[in-house]
Amino acid sequence: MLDAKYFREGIDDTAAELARRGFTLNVEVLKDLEQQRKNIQVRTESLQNERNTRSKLIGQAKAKGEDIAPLLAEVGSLGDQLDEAKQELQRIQDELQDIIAGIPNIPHSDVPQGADENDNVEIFKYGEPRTFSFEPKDHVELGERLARGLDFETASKLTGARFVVMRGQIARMHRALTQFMLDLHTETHGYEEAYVPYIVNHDSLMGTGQLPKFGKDLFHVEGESQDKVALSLIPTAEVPLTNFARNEILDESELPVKLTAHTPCFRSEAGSHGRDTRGLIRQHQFDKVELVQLVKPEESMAALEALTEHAEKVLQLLNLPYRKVLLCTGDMGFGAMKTYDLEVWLPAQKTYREISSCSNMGDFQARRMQARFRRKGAKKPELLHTLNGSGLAVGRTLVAILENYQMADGSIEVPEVLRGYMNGLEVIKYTSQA
RNA sequence: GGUGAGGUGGCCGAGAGGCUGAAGGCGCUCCCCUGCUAAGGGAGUAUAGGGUUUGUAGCCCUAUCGAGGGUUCGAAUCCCUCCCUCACCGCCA
Repeated sequence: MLDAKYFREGIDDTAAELARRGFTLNVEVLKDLEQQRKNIQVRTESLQNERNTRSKLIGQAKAKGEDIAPLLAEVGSLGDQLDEAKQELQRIQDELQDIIAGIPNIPHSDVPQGADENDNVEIFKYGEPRTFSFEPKDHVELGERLARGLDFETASKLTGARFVVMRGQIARMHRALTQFMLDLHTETHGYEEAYVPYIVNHDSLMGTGQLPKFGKDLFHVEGESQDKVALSLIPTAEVPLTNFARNEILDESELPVKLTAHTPCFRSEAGSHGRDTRGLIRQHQFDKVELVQLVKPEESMAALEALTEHAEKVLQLLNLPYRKVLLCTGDMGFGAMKTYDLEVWLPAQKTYREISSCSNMGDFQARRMQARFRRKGAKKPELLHTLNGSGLAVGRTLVAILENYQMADGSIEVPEVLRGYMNGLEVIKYTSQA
């Protein structure tokens, strides 16, 4: 959500900046609504003022034992007028709110102009894609052959498409990856580990921006009884972690807050039916280790660089070739002002695929959440800046390891940094039987 | 799931239809006083929105006592629904 005042006063500038990311702001409608809002709000508040004043007089008169009947008569139609004005104000504010809640963040000036992923800018490539002396297999084939380490058929029997069952050493490697990532971020990058709910309420989703616009991407669960507000499965740990700060005023000395959590993520993947149907790349349920930072505004751009490097470190330690990409205006998420994607090399596809997305959301989420801090000695609280990034998507990391560390016979070498988490295992040996 | 008690400012805690944005205390900030690791006196101390304004100053207005509705000229106080907390019982990991 954008700052209402700035937004009003600089609406034409704002429209121009939003146009950079391909969003058209209906300036005329907004200006008109805004004018109406102003008029009616002033009228409503002055009516309220009058009512309050008169009610007070009635109270005083009554206390003195005077006759209040004439005063009551004077108040007469005030109530009706007030009700009417209030309803009108509510209607306009709702209408404005609907529009404003649907406006994306303004891209940072660093962000290149562009329409879609083709206009993203590669920052650098890290590592050399390995050359194979045999035709590399993709992770599905590798996983299925490894004693049904990846079992999509069983998952589809249990649940449906886009789920997976992992077994044996593959399942263990998946677990090892999360342990490795969490240890790295807590022990060397200074994040506090958190365990969080996997189901969140409406307000939390509003706060981070999944609602109201992107409810169709979520799985919703029934509330415990009749018309309780619906709850939703988290699409990312960003939602619970960032919402720690919702409706809070933190002390400057508590900043920066750096949080990490390992959670499953649930996405309905509405609108992507044909895409990546094979394998682990696009699942309804996947695990992720998330990084979240809450920082002072002047520190957020530097924090984005640091956070992204924290995610990169995982890839580097796993010796996986990747490239770092600066997203263009057209490819960024709704609430982001600047985003880096990390894309890992997948030999079977001979391409780089997204494995992490790190964003500085500026004060966009903080404003929705009223997540603030107070500087030492300052009176007014200020909005925080929020950042988040994947460090990393665990399932996709597993894919990358299977494909990059595969051997000619279908065995998988275990990356060195993971061996300590796998009882020293060096190779997951190919075996045909379960 | 059952029964009971509650949700008030940074914290504790009054208030039970009118002058209460909210007594009192604690904490915090500033000032004064004080020659002994302390005490005393005074002032201040919520957030959001809007208006005014060159102004993130000031002034004015509105809203907020868990949330949302309702009754009333007027609601922290009365009524309804919901959420949450605590206690005991039942159940369960």
